[in-house]
Amino acid sequence: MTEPRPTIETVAARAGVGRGTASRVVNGSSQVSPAARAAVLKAIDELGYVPNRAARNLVTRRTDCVALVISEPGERLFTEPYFAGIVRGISSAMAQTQLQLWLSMVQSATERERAGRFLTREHVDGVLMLSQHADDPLPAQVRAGGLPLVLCGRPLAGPDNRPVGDIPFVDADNATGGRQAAQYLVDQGRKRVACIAGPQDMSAGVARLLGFRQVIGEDLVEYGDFSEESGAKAMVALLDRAPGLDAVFAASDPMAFGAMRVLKAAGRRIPEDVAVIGFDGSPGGRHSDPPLTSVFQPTEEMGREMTRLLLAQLSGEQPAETQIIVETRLELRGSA
Amino acid sequence: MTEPRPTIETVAARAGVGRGTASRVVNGSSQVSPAARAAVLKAIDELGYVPNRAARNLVTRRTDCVALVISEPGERLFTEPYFAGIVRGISSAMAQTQLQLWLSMVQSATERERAGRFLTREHVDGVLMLSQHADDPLPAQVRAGGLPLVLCGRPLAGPDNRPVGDIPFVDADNATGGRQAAQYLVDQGRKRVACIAGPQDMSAGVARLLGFRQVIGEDLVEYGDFSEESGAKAMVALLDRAPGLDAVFAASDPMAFGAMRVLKAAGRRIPEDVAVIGFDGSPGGRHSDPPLTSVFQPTEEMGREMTRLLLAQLSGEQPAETQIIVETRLELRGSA
DNA sequence: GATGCTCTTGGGAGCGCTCCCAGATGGAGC
DNA sequence: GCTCCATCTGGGAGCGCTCCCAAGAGCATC
Repeated sequence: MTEPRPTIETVAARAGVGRGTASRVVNGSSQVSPAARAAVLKAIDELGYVPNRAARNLVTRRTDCVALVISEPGERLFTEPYFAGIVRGISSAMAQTQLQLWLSMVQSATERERAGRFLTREHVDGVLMLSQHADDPLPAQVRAGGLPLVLCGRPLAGPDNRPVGDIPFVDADNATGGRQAAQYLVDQGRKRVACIAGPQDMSAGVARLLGFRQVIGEDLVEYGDFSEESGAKAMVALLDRAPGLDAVFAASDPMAFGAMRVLKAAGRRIPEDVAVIGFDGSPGGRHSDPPLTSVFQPTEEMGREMTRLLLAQLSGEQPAETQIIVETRLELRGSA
Repeated sequence: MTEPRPTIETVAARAGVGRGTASRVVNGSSQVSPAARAAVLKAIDELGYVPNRAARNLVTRRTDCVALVISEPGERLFTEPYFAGIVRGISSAMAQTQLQLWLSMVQSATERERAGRFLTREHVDGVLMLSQHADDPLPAQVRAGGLPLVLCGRPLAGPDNRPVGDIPFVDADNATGGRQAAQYLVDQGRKRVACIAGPQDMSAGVARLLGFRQVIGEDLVEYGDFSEESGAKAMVALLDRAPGLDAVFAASDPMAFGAMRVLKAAGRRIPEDVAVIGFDGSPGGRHSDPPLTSVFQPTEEMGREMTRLLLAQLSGEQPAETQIIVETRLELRGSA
């Protein structure tokens, strides 16, 4: 129906030059006379020429595509502002480049298998991965394929708990974040400070608890999976163990919301009876009752840094740094 | 460094068949003898063969890629759960197919220009677009290029306000949603019901207000841009115009949050003095003070439906339906 | 044994591009 | 006049794949 798209040969013919010269103009080579360049550019404009990506990829052996793999089961995906912020950061950094972003959400084991097979040099030039579970085989697999890779979140360990090695990554300073929260609670005169820790197969879960423990000696800790429901459950257990607790640090905002719900149901006032601090600094926390004090992590910046690390790998230069830790800060709102 | 990846020629040689036969096996043609098929599959497995996408695309003139274009300036992007839900729906539907998803966020005019040039048949097979501003030229541009396109949100009009035509789209039943909110408020005995409407260059903004007006005669309407700040500002204006109002319907959750903030600051109790209803049913509303009653729209379902419409276009079949309207429902939580 | 059919097969052609080499051009230097 | 060099140019080769054609193999029928 539509007439065939012009090829570079068409452009060359119209400009009255050879295919080689036309190609040089398209790719910005300096070895072209001004007259030839002008003629080619004019022809490109008149014909509305767009280079065929497939043909180019075939010969250059690059795809100019980067995959963003979010390897995370189920609902957490995107319901937490954490993911959204990182995607935004990556996307805005990527907009500066010629690279295109592939989005791949891996939720089930079958999808992971499929993703593993597709994440090859045949398809993408590099991979950005959000996967923080220690038992996820995907990072090692990508790495084994020789593909440039940047993780979000310090890799805890590979399959069989062997360390993954020197994979570049970007992470928030989770330990310091945990410390900030704990220290603030102590400074406020809280005496019995509990912690709802995250899953211990994720470095974020481990590090936030570690920071907390550097400040708080007492071992009033229950574990959740970062979800609101798990936070509520942990809070019930904590109240059972220590009805007199006067502060809780939850390793994620949703868990903090769950905890607040349980605390209110148990008749505790927040923050008068029990102070609550979350982790994420999510916008939703601004409207909670009371507004949630939380450790903010700069997700957008993390996304941009991930992109930067990947671009460095792609350009082949020996990167000065392969690990980037961004700072967290306590955002006071009202629950503590 | 790494040895060259096997090509289909390598596979054919190892299997002791011709290139054609190997290709037929890879592409699942039935015209292959069981023996040949087995030999080829064995060779593929042993060599770890992965077809070169670029080479295949070059000859088939398809890319097996679909772009998800989010054409929306600034912060709204992804901070609203609306986007996240749709992306999740699209992604999960796409996982069932061979298609890959490109994510393209278009925030500035320059990015839009760039996107317009890249959204050609050379690069993607189809486009899913989240763009609800009437003056966005991108949909028409994509359509003019002959690319299959599905919008999220009923297109209001093209550039120069001419109708965009029969572009397939998926949308929530915004008018009914507005009606549901207004009717509920009336049923609850509210007498002076105000509305914080969305921008009138977006069909969602228009339709939600339309539904509201089908129930509420009084014209107590202020306009915002769906953001929290604009909601707060509109609420100030409404209180100024009608201090005695006893209910507000805001056309987005963030605007409702902004309104609640202003109402509380003005000493109004929610919902006793003033009932508030938002639009989105965002999870964040569950934790607000009080929890926000809101018109829920099934974003994930919308994403899945968009994918379905696009797949239908790609398969070339004459679609029975090109417009899908999904139902909204009022989610009662506490603010009304 | 010749004929005609179906099923299966191998490999040539060509997709649109970049890479690279050889050649053309023109000016500087002797 | 000649040589030498730098600059620019055209087009052959080939990337890995699918499409398609012609031909081979196997079998039933006359």
